Amino acid sequence: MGHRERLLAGARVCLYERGYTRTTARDIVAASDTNLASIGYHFGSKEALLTAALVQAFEEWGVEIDRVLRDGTQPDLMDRLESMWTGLVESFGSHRPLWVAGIEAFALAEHLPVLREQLAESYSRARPALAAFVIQNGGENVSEETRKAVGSFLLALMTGLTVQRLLDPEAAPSGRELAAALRLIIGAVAGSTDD
Amino acid sequence: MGHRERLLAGARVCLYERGYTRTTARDIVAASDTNLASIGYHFGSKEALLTAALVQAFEEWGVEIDRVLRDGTQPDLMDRLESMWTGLVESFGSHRPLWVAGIEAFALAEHLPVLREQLAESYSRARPALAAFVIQNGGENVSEETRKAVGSFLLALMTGLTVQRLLDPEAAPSGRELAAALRLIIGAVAGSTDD
DNA sequence: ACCGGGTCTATACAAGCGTATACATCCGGC
DNA sequence: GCCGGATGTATACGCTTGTATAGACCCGGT
Repeated sequence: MGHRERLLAGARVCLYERGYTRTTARDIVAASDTNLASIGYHFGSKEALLTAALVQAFEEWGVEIDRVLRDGTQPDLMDRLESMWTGLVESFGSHRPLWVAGIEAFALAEHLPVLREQLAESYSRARPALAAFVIQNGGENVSEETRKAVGSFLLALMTGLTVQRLLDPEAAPSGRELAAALRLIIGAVAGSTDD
Repeated sequence: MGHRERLLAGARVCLYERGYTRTTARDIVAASDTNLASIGYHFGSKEALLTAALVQAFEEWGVEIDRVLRDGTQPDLMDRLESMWTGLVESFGSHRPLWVAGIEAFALAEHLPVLREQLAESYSRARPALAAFVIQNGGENVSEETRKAVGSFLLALMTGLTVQRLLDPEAAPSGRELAAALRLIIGAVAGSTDD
């Protein structure tokens, strides 16, 4: 394995352990068993290396999400949603650094246009995938816009769930609780329009 | 106005313009028309000053959210939700730096326990407020747990919406679209359980 | 055998960082 | 009028940072 790969791997380790902004060039060197100069040689700058590593991490994050989504095969939509949310919570437990890195990436995006485009594109791909989760079949008459909106809705829920898990795992909702909340909201909407 | 206040104000400006991690002690001094030494004198360290400023910013963020929530007075729940989401989108447009700082705070929380507690507490206060938005009256028989879950649900939606706005304002959903998505999901749940 | 491009590495450098020091200034109490 | 604590400030220190440099090494082609 050349130093290029070793650097990328080391950078990802640092990303998970220390976060983007806290990692120094020397941290990466220590984690990858290489040397300072190889960063410049292979990537031009520490920033470029770290961004490449973050993009890699984000792709891995996408794979993880796909994995979670594939588990939801229940015929009943409500059950499917609940198991998806539960799956997310479990994934967050077992792959915490990955999710944390994802959140840090959101903040970094504001000042790193390259990264922002990457993330925006990932989100654009995620929306239809999530929408399909709800509109499984028989939804041919659903407009493209509504489809996108459903994807956005579930995506937002997912991101927000992640943040709550990050800040306070005790207070953050479980998949079951989110499902209960949705059920209550559905009931409340029905009740409200009836009155 | 003493230098203590000037430093806090300057630090907040930097927080909005440059972000937490990119701001240097000298940036704050330049933005507050003070001097390097005053940071140490009044706050002990740059980190302490910046954290204090971030906490202040987050409180302001809470005030902004309250403002948005107070606007939703429609009797119909669906209308109320839609206007709330539209309000959030508008607020994000006019107070973007504030929201961006909020997101950066999430990422920072992972490595700054003090900040994390602060944010976790803000979230804990936000949940009942948001839940009350849905369960306006007649919800006396709703369990405390479900109430919290509804708050978590709406909070997650809000956070996720913010992130999408940050990454890609074009692709991010509008309040109207979110409402449409919820309507579709409600319909789909009904259809699914019927089949 | 040797050339040459690709790769690796020890080291030096300048810039920027946060903070401590030592001194100036202010201002109310006496 | 002056003392003393609180506040403000110029400056320098030690350190860490990212990157550039200059040369060593490896290895297939000729």
